[in-house]
Amino acid sequence: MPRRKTEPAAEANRRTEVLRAAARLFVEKGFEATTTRDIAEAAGMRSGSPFYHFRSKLDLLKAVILEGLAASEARQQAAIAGVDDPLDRLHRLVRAHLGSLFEHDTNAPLLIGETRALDAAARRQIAEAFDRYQIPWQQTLDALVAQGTLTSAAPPLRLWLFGMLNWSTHWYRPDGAMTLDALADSAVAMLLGQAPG
Amino acid sequence: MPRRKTEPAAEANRRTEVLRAAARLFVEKGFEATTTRDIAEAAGMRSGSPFYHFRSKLDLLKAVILEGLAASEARQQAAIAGVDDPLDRLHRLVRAHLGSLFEHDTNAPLLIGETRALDAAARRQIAEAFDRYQIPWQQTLDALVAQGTLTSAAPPLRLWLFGMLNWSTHWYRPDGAMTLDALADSAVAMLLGQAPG
DNA sequence: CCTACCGATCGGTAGG
DNA sequence: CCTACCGATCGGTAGG
Repeated sequence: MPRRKTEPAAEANRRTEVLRAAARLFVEKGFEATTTRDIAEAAGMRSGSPFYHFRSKLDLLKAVILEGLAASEARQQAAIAGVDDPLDRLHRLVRAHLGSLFEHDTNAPLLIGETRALDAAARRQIAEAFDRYQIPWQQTLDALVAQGTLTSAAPPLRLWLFGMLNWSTHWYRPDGAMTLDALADSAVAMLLGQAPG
Repeated sequence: MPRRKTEPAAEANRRTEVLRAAARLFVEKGFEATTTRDIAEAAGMRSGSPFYHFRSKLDLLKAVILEGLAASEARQQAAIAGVDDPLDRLHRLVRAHLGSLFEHDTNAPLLIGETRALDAAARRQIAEAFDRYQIPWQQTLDALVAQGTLTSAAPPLRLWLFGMLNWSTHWYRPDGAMTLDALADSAVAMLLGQAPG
């Protein structure tokens, strides 16, 4: 077997570095305002090198979103594994989602707005991935209706929840007085209507 | 008194046309992806002409957001004038906000994400305007606590509400089965926790 | 993954 | 508000 110039593992690492740099910059400055040169520099490469790993800037955006979302799904599954109580599950789903938003490893939800730039096929693929991500949410909301904690779990409820959490990136500061746990508590209280008792 | 080449009223109209074209394009394609040439064309002008009305593309963005927000405030005031019942007021505030989002005349909230591009002074000015816009919301939420309809109206509650409404631009389609009135009803039900009775 | 480079486009301006 | 234009930057590529 012929030796390769670069080890496959090392090559994968470099790809991941480009991906992570792109994710951070897309979130900070937006997709259009980020240049492929910014990304190359942040990954410690020359300006043309990102194109060795990704066909185009759009391909890079698509990968950032889909792979970020896959990481969020993994975090979500780990958070609810073996948890049966619906209210407990809801709380863990909310906390896991806020973790994905603010704990930096996976920030796919922050980039939903940037999918504008992608073609219809890529947008559809991303929309489907987000739908799958929300399946456990809908199941949990349905369970809360079944036990009488909520009156209705029609689909808009899930979307209201998803939206209020995602929008928190515009006002919540992780380094402020409110912890992520407290933020999750607040969000759940909002959903339950803070009914006395 | 010397005659002017162009009437002041006509000149103001042209400025408004540029502003409206820019607002629509910024929302559709995003600030960075919209070129000043796109805006000029949409306003029926040559490529350099928008700069007769606005110093720079950034100035145009700032004006779109601040003037759009002023229009939203006017709509809000008209919606709640003379309405005292807190729940009725809340419902009208929500409906007015959804109207500003989807009924196309004023779309400032959609552009919050684009303020990244502006300098700190402009961002602060816009943030203050959004704070003022939400004052009636906080007052109404406090009144709902006073009458026992809500348990707490700590500031995050207002921000959750603002966020869930704004995020609806990512999923709600005005031409679908759900009317804007039904959407407002759903949002209010979400806030109140759909408590039975 | 780097060097060297290209064609296209962009925000903005001078002068009328 | 138009004409004509500029300097800078950008995504992407050939060839190694």
